[in-house]
Amino acid sequence: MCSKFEGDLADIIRGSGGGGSSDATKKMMTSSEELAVDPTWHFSSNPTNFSSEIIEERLDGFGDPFPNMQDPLLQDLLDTQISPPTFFTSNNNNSTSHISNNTNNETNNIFSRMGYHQITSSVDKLSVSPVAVTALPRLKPTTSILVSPNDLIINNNSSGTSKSGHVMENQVLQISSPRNTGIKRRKSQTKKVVCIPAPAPANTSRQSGEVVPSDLWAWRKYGQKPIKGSPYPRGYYRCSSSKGCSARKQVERSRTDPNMLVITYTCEHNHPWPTQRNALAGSTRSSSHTSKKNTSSSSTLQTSPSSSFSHQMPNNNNSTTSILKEDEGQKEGDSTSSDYPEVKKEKIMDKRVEMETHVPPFSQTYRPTLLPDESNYYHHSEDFFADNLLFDTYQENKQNTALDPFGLYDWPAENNDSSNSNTSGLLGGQVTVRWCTENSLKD
DNA sequence: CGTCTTTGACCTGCGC
DNA sequence: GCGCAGGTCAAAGACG
Repeated sequence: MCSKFEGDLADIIRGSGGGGSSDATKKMMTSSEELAVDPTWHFSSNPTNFSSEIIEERLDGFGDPFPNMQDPLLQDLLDTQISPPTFFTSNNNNSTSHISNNTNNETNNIFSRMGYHQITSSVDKLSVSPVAVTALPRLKPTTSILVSPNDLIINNNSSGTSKSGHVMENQVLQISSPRNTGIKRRKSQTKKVVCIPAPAPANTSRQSGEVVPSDLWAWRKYGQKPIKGSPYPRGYYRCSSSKGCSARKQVERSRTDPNMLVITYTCEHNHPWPTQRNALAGSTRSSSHTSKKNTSSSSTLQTSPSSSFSHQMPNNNNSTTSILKEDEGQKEGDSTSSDYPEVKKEKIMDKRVEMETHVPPFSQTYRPTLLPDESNYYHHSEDFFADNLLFDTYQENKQNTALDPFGLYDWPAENNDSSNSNTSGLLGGQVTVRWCTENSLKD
């Protein structure tokens, strides 16, 4: 099973980083300062073009676990003349196609919108920037593969080993180390790479803070490192929902598009949904903490992922549906959620309450910015194509059909209910969600 | 008290 | 084997 997933975008990134100019390296520190995020950060209205070239490698029976599932959001996109992304579909035989020529595919699948990539490091550093990936000799089609979120997260149907199999996959792939018990890095590390709109870099004096979009898990930051070739540091988070959980994620900004955040997930959660308490742990604090720290020299606007969750929750009823769907769809990497239906319910209720009562402090400022400039959007798309960036892009939510860009990527939702598309209305505004491979962010 | 972020130091993978 | 770069640890400080 894991053989299918093999590919190493992380290494690509790493390699591409090496290709960074000295300028980039020089900028590292100064740019980190510039990275400080304005509290009124907003999603970029400039979509990234996702290229299907890398990820869209066809794999039989792979990538579209629910081919018949209608993706309401995509349907909306279709309705509004927006080509759905085929980036994550398994129906596209044209590996180089972009959204513009993918409308013929049955891609109305929720997963087609998700930038899940399970990466198993198997390729060494590729000194290639995403720009050149198409011509990358070493980048075999099989090394960068789109992984269906379903395969990745909900892989519990195909065989009796599915459930454990997934966990086992990670276990096998992990290289234990005396120091880092069980969680090891680089090669042989299964990863899921998600690219999402990121808070726009602010030109403040803050150093390296990132407003990390949250998912429903509680993450705790345990490290941050400047990455060579990238002006932006990489933040390291681990799941704080459960002490034994080895789930981790790395968050960093795209080198090419600061408006994009690359989130790399490694390992899977080995526990049910985090409790409300855990999920929100430090969340309120993060906000205040952040604002406070902004005054200090070393401050960064570091909103905890978990805290962001509540911030992202749309203040409408649809959001509830959205989350519920996410929850339903979220099979959780270890499938434990299915083992804890009661817990799950509680979480759902908690989230409902949370969403219905929580007014995002920055939603007001943030919503307007969610409205993508159409012309700008396409312009950027062209730019990306021109730059050979290998990403398909799509504009999501022409009519309040934004999905929860942060929750979905972590647990593929079986969002086949068209009524849910509005959930996505997330913030009631238009959201451009961009999923891309990790290497897109490393130029 | 528990949890968080920050950050320098340390460890380790990997290329040369 | 060496050195670089990435990943993690853990202490310190802060917050609720």
